[in-house]
Amino acid sequence: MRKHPHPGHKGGHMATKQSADGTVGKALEVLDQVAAFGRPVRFSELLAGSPYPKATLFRFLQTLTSQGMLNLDPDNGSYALGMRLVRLAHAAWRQSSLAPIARPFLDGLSAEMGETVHLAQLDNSHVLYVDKRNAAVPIEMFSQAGKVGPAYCTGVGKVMLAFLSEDHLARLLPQMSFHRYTDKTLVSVGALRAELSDIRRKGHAFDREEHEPGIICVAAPILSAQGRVLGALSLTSSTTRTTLAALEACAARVKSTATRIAAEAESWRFPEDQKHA
Amino acid sequence: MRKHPHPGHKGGHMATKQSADGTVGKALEVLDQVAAFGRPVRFSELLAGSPYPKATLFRFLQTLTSQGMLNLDPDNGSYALGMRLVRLAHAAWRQSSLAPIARPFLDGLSAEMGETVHLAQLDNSHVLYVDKRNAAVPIEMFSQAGKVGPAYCTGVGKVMLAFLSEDHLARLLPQMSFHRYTDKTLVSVGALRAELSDIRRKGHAFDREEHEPGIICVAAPILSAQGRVLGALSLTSSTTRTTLAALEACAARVKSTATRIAAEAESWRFPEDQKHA
DNA sequence: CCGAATGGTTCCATTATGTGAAACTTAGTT
DNA sequence: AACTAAGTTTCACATAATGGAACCATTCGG
Repeated sequence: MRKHPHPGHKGGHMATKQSADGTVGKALEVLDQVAAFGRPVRFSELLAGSPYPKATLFRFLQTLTSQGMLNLDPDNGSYALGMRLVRLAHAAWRQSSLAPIARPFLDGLSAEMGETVHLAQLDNSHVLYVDKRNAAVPIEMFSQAGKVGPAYCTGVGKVMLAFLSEDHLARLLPQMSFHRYTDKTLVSVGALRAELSDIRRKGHAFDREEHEPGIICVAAPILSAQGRVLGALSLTSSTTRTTLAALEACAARVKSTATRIAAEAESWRFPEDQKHA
Repeated sequence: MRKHPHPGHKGGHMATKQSADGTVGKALEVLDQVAAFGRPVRFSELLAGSPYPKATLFRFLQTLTSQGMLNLDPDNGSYALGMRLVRLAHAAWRQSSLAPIARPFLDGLSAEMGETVHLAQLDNSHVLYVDKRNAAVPIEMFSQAGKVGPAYCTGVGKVMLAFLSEDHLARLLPQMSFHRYTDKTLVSVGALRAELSDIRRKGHAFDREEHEPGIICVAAPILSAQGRVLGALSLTSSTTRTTLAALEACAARVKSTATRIAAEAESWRFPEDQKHA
């Protein structure tokens, strides 16, 4: 009868996301939880790491499953991310990412340079790779696109940060947790800021083995006409194959490709008198 | 104020999706709406085609945006599907689809046969292609994976339907709207059922130009140890290159590949202690 | 330059919806 | 059969979603 009105979520735990918005937010959080396991997961496993009580979590799972966002394997009652997500992501990729537009440019750049090319966009304070051309291997599918990485220690990440508004950047920085991937990784806001203003001046960024030893790249931003960051492009190689100086020589080429992608994107964003019915 | 009692279960009126479950369901429906446009879309456009009043739709969009499921372009206030979907789909693809497991098998089959190979899974009453190997042209990306198609007139679709439980099939059939894509398309439940039982007996299905003229295929089901349908595999070609009889000769090969994928999947479904990535 | 229309955002009283402790129903073990 | 762990359902209750209407902000038309 007496109720201890003490939901007390909100406080959450440590790494737990702050789920500001209501029921929908909570449900989506559950999706992330399932994703985090990286494999089909049972009710009780989720329950263990969930801030919600049994019944509530159960209802979320039920709803999400019925919606096709999750898939319940009836044999061994385990939940996995549903195919509806793949369908939606397909649409997302086509309509909202630069990838479809940029594709021919990536092909060209990769072929010309004989190196790996990445196309990335900013997803909160992380970098999300939306496409990739690998010099050697033809192509991979979802396995590659959709991958996320840190923004502060990758070429594409830093170059996008550099061209963000101070406002936006200030909002993102505190969300980052700096991890020293290599001894070259910049692990302080101060060092990062210094690097960013340098990047802004030059118009391109390097990754000097800051994320993975031996891996270096040059990256250029893809900016809208209004100067907003749409994404970034990078040419990646390894220290065994080339040097930073050699990569710098390619910077102009990367930048011009980025600019052309931006122009192409711009025209697509205002199909002007699209005049539907 | 009168209410409409009887959500029943599914009104099943027109083509409108049945949004049975509560707030979360409605919000997800909005995602579909945005996806349906195939391009960034403005508030008012969505409002026009939405059953919800202004304020409600607005709140949904706000929530979804804040959650990263949608992306609001601040320049021209238009909404597009967000990158979080791509991230989630990446995880979905890896953890829940057969694609990562099946990949080497597809490579092998495609190379050996020199034909196009599709891997599909069932998504409600539609077929969802989760991977593809094209013999000639290298490959396309999301453009292919994530695509949906009709179940009743494709090889993969029919073969999956054939091996569903009567129960499950009975639930799916009424959801289908039969469209005569070609003059070979089966457009009645009766004809389809007859075909399905034939398929079940033979263990493989043909697409006899039922979806696209000139396109034919053999498909085999990928079944779990318990006999549940996990997906399907097809070898596709055109009437200009081969015949149904010739394809039938490949059926055994397709079936054995499907079986091996199933076996591999089976072992993956109980990964024991899978350390994080 | 003003007044109306369009497009988007906020308020807030009302109630439908989501919540979660606890009871219950399997399935699995000893 | 008796116990336990995992999963499902119930139900009184309060939170959180709802939507009509008012409110801004631009653009348009005269």
